[in-house]
Amino acid sequence: MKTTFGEYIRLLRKEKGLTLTQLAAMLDLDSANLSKMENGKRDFDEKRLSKLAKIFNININELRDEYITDQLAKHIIKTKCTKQLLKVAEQKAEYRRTHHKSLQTQ
Amino acid sequence: MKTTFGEYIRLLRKEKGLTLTQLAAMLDLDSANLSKMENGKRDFDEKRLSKLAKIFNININELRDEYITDQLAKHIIKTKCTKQLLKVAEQKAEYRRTHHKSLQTQ
DNA sequence: ACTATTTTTGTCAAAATATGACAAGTCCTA
DNA sequence: TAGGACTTGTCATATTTTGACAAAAATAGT
Repeated sequence: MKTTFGEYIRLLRKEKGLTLTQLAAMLDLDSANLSKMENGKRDFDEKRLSKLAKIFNININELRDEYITDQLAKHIIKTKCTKQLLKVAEQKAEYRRTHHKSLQTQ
Repeated sequence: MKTTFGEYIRLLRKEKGLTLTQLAAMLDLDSANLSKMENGKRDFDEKRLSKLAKIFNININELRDEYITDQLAKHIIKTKCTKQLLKVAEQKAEYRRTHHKSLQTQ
């Protein structure tokens, strides 16, 4: 999956022959905002992932994976993080996880 | 570097024998808030990175690398992103970079 | 070309979140 | 036990995100 999460939603929507307005209604969302989400101008809201999974009969975990990798990719691009630095970040994350620092309040 | 960015600052500060109050003043910051930052209870503000670099005579790019890998590590932990998914995210980022999607408004 | 429908864009108030500031607390250490 | 160093809690303000609506632009059907 190389598309953005927004493009992915659009793909699913078109496959099912739904309009923005129709899908937006199912997601309890304004169609204008769903349009922005599909076009990457706004974030899709994580809290609507399960609804989305049900509508398109997709495994929620796979959908969530699509979502978090999309978010992370955005973060990587925004910070101009190189592969090498990404490795460092990964190491830091792993280190902190095993040292239970992930439970810190923040 | 396996420590958090906050712990890193604390390390630098101690090395130089500065108190929270002293360093906070140099950074134009409340000492209580700097304490929270060192303890990972608040984010260090990116806009103060260059000041920090000057104070401790550190290369700004290296410091920034420390910072963004810390931020990314936090993101990885928060989303429970596995190594495998991190690879996917990396691929997505690379794909979008080469396709100039990084310039999208968002 | 005309009309209806779909999609996009812009804007704005309200909700959510982050930041700066200060008070009061604890913890050292002499 | 006094003083300095550090931590914690709170709150008003600032910033960012979200939901909503209007209106413009694009698309399709006739």
